[in-house]
Amino acid sequence: MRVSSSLKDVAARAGVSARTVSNVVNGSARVSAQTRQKVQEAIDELGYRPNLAARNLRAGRTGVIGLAIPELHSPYFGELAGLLVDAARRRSWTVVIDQTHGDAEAERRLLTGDSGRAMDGLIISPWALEAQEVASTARPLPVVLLGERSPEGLADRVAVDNVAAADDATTHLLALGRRRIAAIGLQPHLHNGTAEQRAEGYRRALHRAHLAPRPEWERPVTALHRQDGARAMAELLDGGASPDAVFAFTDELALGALHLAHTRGLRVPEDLAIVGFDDIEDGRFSHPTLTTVSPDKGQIAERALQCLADRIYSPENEVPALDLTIPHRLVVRRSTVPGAPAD
Amino acid sequence: MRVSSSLKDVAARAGVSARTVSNVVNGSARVSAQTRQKVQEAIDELGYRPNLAARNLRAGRTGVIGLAIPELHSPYFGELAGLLVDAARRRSWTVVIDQTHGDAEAERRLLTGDSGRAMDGLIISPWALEAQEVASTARPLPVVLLGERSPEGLADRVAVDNVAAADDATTHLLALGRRRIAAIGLQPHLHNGTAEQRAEGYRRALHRAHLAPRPEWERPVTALHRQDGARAMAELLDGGASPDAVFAFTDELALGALHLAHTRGLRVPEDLAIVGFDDIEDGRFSHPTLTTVSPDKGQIAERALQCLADRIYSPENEVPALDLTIPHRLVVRRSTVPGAPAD
DNA sequence: GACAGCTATTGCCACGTTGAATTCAACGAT
DNA sequence: ATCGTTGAATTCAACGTGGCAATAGCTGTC
Repeated sequence: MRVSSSLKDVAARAGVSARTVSNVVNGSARVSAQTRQKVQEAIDELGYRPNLAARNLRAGRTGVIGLAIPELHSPYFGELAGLLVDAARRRSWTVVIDQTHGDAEAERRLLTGDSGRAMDGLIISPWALEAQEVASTARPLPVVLLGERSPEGLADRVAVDNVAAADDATTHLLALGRRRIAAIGLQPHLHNGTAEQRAEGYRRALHRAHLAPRPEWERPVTALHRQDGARAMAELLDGGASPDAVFAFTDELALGALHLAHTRGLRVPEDLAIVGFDDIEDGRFSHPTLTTVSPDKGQIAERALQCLADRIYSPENEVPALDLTIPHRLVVRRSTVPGAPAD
Repeated sequence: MRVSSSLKDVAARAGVSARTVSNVVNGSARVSAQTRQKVQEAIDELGYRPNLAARNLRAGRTGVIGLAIPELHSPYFGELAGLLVDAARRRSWTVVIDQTHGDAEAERRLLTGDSGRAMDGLIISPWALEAQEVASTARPLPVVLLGERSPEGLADRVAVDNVAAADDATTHLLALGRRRIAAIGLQPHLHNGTAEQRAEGYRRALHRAHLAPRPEWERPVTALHRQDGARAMAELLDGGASPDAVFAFTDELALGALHLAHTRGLRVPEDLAIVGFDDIEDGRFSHPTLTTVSPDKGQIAERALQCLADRIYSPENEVPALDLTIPHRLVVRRSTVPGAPAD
């Protein structure tokens, strides 16, 4: 197990100054081919690696960005985190991941930069914090919000148009002739913008079809896992409602609802059509496969990092906060249309 | 956006030396109550946060550990990563995540510590590297291996007993009266210890039941996603084999196989029983629910971190490499037993 | 042959922190 | 009064790097 070697060690070996070694490593100044080769050999022989802590201390940058999401084990955030980690690597950043578990205090702590300048920027998907609070928090570092709306334009934000997407999903069910369409996934106890927007899109589509929203068909959930979807579906059925379709605000909720439909002997989609949201991989292999709203996750990752890069590398041009809308499309599978392509 | 304040700034404000402020922050020496309070006030007023880069440079520790896994978006690794991140936080560590995508070069780069002492230790789940190479790589930092066996005991390793677990799964199928049991998930092109061990357990159980292994029933895969399981299942059926059960080496493969069984009109478990491995959440909500080998993931995370902590904080006691076996259990659901509890 | 105009290289310092050694004051015991 | 002891706070130096300014060497020009 080698101990560290420093610029000074390499310099001594190559017979040059430490500064010249630094120049070779960074390409930051002209170095003759001869010297460069000499230094390179010394570097290889000693197995020298730059000490990042020292570099960061000197340069004031860490090369690390934070990613704060509710839960890594949910498929949507897992997929997104994977894309973000890869996109960050392409930009020579490393990513430290924090899980907030939907805890407001954890989100607040991250936003206020409690972490001691250990990161150059933060990508956060707030869940418990209200948009208002996110906006009003004094932040010591560039922040990009995923999903949640920043009301006063105080932070960059990257998200799909939740209202339009939910409208599309509901409209798809209406076009199939369904009229008793329930929604699963409201979160009235959190002032969660995402859930509110999807509910709004759902109601908008109903309204356009001259259908009155029915409060007993708008089912709240406490969390967004499959079991919450199953529970909401059970409540819906046990409450005497007999919907012919369900729009679940996430695929996980949809898969939970689908599971419960199976246990109750309902045929999907004949008795009950189901649409989800997120296009997680499970939905492509469930039985039946799941119709869903597919956000372009690759683009979410890419744009979020681009925003962060701009703020970090060019803090001087104080661009007003961006609100980037990412495209989405409805992927029709067999949970709504029996003959849909197998995908 | 606040700019940084340093120990020196706090010291000036409190009328003490920088060293005393450091002592207050770290509790590392006796400080009178009066001074402590004065300093604390100055810290609060200035919003001082220790600069981690400087602290790390000085102390030689970063408070960061690396987690290298093939893919974050696979449910198994997503769940495991989530547990590890939380377990690390409990120990005041942060986790940087790297995805290797099963690339040998990426794994090698991480093991050789290319990252410039940016981390104090590494937890890696090698996929492409042979155990032999992992063992022989000179490592500048403590490493814990997940899953893969370290042949010469050159690195700590945390894993379930793959042979026994695969034996359990196969034995379960045998006990149900199945005799034509296929296996999906071999990876002959990688010298992947995990797959080899699960194959070994599968064959061992067959042998004990006096059944000869049939090479055409041992299906290789190139990757471990649902689509690979589906493809392997299709090949199996198209090849004329008519198995009455399948043991898939991961739940994702099992769910892919299940999906394909549905598209071919096979009834599960009546026509085909399926067992997976990993106990990912999807399997609790699939149709039918999935019988699987459930490793204790929480314990994997906890023990891996404990190993790492021991190596990092007590490098002096050169304990020989540990090989920790994590308990597993077979969770029987409806993909093998129709009447299994709904879970 | 002096001098400008280059290029290649160097020394010095500061980034913010902490380990080691040191100073200073107060106190009790001799 | 002196000395040793203890507790509290300070000074000094160093971790490894990169920005800045300075220097050394070298070529070409008048």
